[in-house]
Amino acid sequence: MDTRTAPPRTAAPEAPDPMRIERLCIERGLKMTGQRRLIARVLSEAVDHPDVEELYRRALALDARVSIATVYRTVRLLEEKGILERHDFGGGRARYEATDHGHHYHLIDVDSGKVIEFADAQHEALAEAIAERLGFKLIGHRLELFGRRAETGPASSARRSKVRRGEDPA
Amino acid sequence: MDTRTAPPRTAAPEAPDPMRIERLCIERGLKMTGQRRLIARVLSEAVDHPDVEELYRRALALDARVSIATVYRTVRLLEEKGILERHDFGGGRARYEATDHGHHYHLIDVDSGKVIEFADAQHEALAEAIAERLGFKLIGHRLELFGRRAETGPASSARRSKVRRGEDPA
DNA sequence: CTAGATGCAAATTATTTGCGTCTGA
DNA sequence: TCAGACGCAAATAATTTGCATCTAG
Repeated sequence: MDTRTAPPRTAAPEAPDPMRIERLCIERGLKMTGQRRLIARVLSEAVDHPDVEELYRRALALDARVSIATVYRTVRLLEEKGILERHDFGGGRARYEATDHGHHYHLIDVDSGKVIEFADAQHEALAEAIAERLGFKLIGHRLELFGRRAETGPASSARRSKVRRGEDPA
Repeated sequence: MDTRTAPPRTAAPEAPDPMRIERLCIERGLKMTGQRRLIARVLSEAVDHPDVEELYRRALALDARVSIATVYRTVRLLEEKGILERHDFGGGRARYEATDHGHHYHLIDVDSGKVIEFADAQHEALAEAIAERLGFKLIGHRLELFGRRAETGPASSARRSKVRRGEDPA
């Protein structure tokens, strides 16, 4: 419902230096305007997979001098530059994540809508092998698992709708 | 690629009985109107992954008494009923495929935009194992490979844009 | 006969863009 | 200085929906 702030809880997969993305932008020779710096910061601080609307909200909270059009433009630019990766976890809106923390995959908890990241060398190799078997050179690939917590109690079908709409309550 | 049925012909991945989908609809107790029958037939005959607009075009060619709104509604209904699977191969539009020919994955040729289907038991098992390792019961998963024909000549960047737009020249 | 299906056009949603103004390098 | 970035509002594009009218069962 409201994923604005990151909970001060444990698990945080990562939450490094708030200037990572800005640095990457500069490396690629991008003109750093106030709003780009702002959006870069929001992205650097994100530990989830926010959509544009959410990025806009977070940016606004820090500095009101941004428009959602700029967020769209920036996110698109950064994707072209390879700094961001766009995902479609269902729900119509594109969701973004910085590419600077390694290749990994996603497991979506169909009950809570949470997105869990994981890496798997074996899969990496298998994808490569399959592509070769089919006569192709692998350029990219994506793997998404949809699962339900094992052992745990009954599934809340109420939350199912959140997943449909693509929220990421993480 | 497809070992299920024994079609008399060679190449075509499959192009079975033009009433498969209609039969499935009836099985699930759907009211069979003229347009549903029509759309079901188009779907039964499709050997690719058409988007709504394309389905609409094919249906129109057979019988002009359909509206695109109905195609949208039908495709959505059949997806809910598990008869169709919706894919997002990039390009903004959703693309559909009947689910009645087994679980398989897709390799998208980034140059031609062609979608190649393949199955892989090893990967199937791996996905299962990964989910378990993370403490989940696997509900579903998807794997998409993006590749470029090996050995073959230089890539046509002109066709690249087709892929971006999600076409399936297959 | 009637619940549900359809067509049409208007409404939504997500995203892009034209254009005059502002600003970082 | 000035190419490129921004804000705003209007434009697209894909998909959904309200409503009056048909139609399968």
